Amino acid sequence: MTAARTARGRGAGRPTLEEVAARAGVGRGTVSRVINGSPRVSDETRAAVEAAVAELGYVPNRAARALAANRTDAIALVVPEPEARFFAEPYFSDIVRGVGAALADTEMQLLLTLVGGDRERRRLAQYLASHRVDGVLLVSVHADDPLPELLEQLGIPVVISGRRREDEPLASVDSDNYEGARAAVAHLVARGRRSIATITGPLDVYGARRRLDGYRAALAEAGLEELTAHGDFTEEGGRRAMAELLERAPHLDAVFAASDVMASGARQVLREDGRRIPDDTALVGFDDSAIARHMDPPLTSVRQPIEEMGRAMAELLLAEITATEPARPSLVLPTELVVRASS
Amino acid sequence: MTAARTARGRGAGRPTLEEVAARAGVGRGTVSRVINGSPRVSDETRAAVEAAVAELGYVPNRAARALAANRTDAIALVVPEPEARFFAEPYFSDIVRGVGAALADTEMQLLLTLVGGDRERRRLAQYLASHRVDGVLLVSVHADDPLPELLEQLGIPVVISGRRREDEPLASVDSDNYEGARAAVAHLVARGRRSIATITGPLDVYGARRRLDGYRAALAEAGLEELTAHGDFTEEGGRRAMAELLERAPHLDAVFAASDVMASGARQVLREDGRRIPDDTALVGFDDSAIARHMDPPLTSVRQPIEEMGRAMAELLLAEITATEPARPSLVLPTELVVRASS
DNA sequence: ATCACGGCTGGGAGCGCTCCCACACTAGTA
DNA sequence: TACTAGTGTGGGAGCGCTCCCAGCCGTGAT
Repeated sequence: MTAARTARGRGAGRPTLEEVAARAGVGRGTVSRVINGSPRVSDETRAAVEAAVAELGYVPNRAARALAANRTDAIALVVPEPEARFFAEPYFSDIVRGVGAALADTEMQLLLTLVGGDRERRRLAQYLASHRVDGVLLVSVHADDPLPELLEQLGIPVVISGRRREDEPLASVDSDNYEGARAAVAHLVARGRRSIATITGPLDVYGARRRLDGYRAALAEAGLEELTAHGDFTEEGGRRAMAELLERAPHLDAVFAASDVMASGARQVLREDGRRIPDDTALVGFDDSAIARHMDPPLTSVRQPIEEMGRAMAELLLAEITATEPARPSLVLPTELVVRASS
Repeated sequence: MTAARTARGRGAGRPTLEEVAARAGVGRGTVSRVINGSPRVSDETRAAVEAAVAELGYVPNRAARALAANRTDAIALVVPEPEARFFAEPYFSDIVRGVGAALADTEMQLLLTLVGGDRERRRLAQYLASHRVDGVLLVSVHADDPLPELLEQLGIPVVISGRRREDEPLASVDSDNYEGARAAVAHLVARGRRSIATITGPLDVYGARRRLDGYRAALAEAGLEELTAHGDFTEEGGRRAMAELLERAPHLDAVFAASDVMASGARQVLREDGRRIPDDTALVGFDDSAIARHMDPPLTSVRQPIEEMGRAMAELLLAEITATEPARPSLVLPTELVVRASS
């Protein structure tokens, strides 16, 4: 009468290592070796254990393993809440999908950690340390964020999305904002546009600055003059910047907005001004979001390989976790110009 | 020389219960009682323990707790991968945000589980059982999905998003698809439209059927005749259905699409046919997604309180986990008509 | 003064693993 | 023949908690 095993309740009736060992007629250590793929087991023993595992439907208890081995086989994806709202679409779900794909063939599980206000942010490092996750994926990190360095000091492997500056010291995955912007503007040049303006993102964000650099490089190549207005990645910001540009340079014949959302704002102002897109003014965005695809006319935009970035982040993190020597590579993934009717 | 404590490495140097007990001059059991908020501790002892906890920066080790208490303080959010791609926007991130908000003041942590193909889906129940999560949140469950019942049998609390049928046996959170559709069509009637068509979703999805029911109810109230074409929640499906409707009933003056994406497809066909929106044909969607906000003209749409649904799901699950008696309530949250220029 | 009965408390046992040491046993070397 | 080295294996110890039982003390009833 194994009452404890047959009783109702969570985890009830699940076989343990010990039971597998008894069934296979071997010791606990041997089963553990088989489960963990140690080579120091004879083929017959291995087969016997594997049969017992299959018969009993044994699955290791993660908590016990975590406690004994001092590793959790879990990584945390930390998403700062206020920013999440911004690029929730499609950024977030794509990152998650990429991370999930990279983890699919792994024992690693994904912990989602939404960080709200400053108070929670301050507790976060301790929180992560207590949960003893094996590594942390950090998205949307600000240039002055102390969190990455804090985690470093705690000895927790970290990978961040988007570099914070040129010489990012931490492992990071970024998209080629510079080249994406350059290609977009070169495309406008190739279409015969000669007065090409840009609406920038907030320039304290490294990626936004790189997009501006790319814009400038393309103009320099073509020997054209730059025309810049500052936005903040919001639709209203795009509207304001576009209005300012029309005031300053009514002759402009193309606009490169550093985000689709800003492009959408710009489009409204262009329409209100009676300008046809692309006939009078060509428009190009950045992100290749749902907005771009459904805009009227559909918006030419720079696609970032977000899902691949998520995948790469996870792979980098897994490498960092298993590695003895920290490597901290900075990966930059190529962007792709998706040409649609707006240019 | 507590070498083990001061050594580098994950989890190194973190104080244990025992150390807190020693510092506070009490026993292990007492510290555990304080940590877990047991009332059977005197005020002085409690204060002493809390001081020791603060001084040492003690945080309980989750793995040890999970092993000893046979609960993980974690719930899993299970997202079927193929479907995820569909309603990734904005559904997924909003659900996550809501769930995160509900869990913020809790010790519960959120495990994200992406399920890919059928093979992985089959392993999922065992997987979840082995991870010994305290509960499972299931989004996008098909009517014939065996997973919910499987989890039930394993004694794992489950909450699903969206009922699979009228008398959903499991705990569920749904939005009021019927009333949302009814309100949208009533709005068109109030605007003086008399020939109102609908583009339905796939009718094996309960929510899509309810939207059709709501459409019919509103028409019946107004004494109007129905005009139905079937879609599949895709843009192309919306286009096809719209073309079919124009063929069958060129005189129609309004269309209620059961999703924004289908409305976007319909809009293209209406434009190609030379019809102005809303002058000739009013258009209403469902979901209030980014597409609706950025459509030209902006699309009137039915907003589902997705974030609140996520929050409600988490709260229901927490209740189910702590409850002794299973309750399995079906919660239906109200929708809201967001009127924009398209109607 | 004696007993019963609560409120607090300490600490043993044990959760299911991994780690590692010790021990067989085999085969090769002197 | 003895000794070494290598392979495979069993099982003790211990990870850091929770659970629970026994024991302490003080109080009020007998």
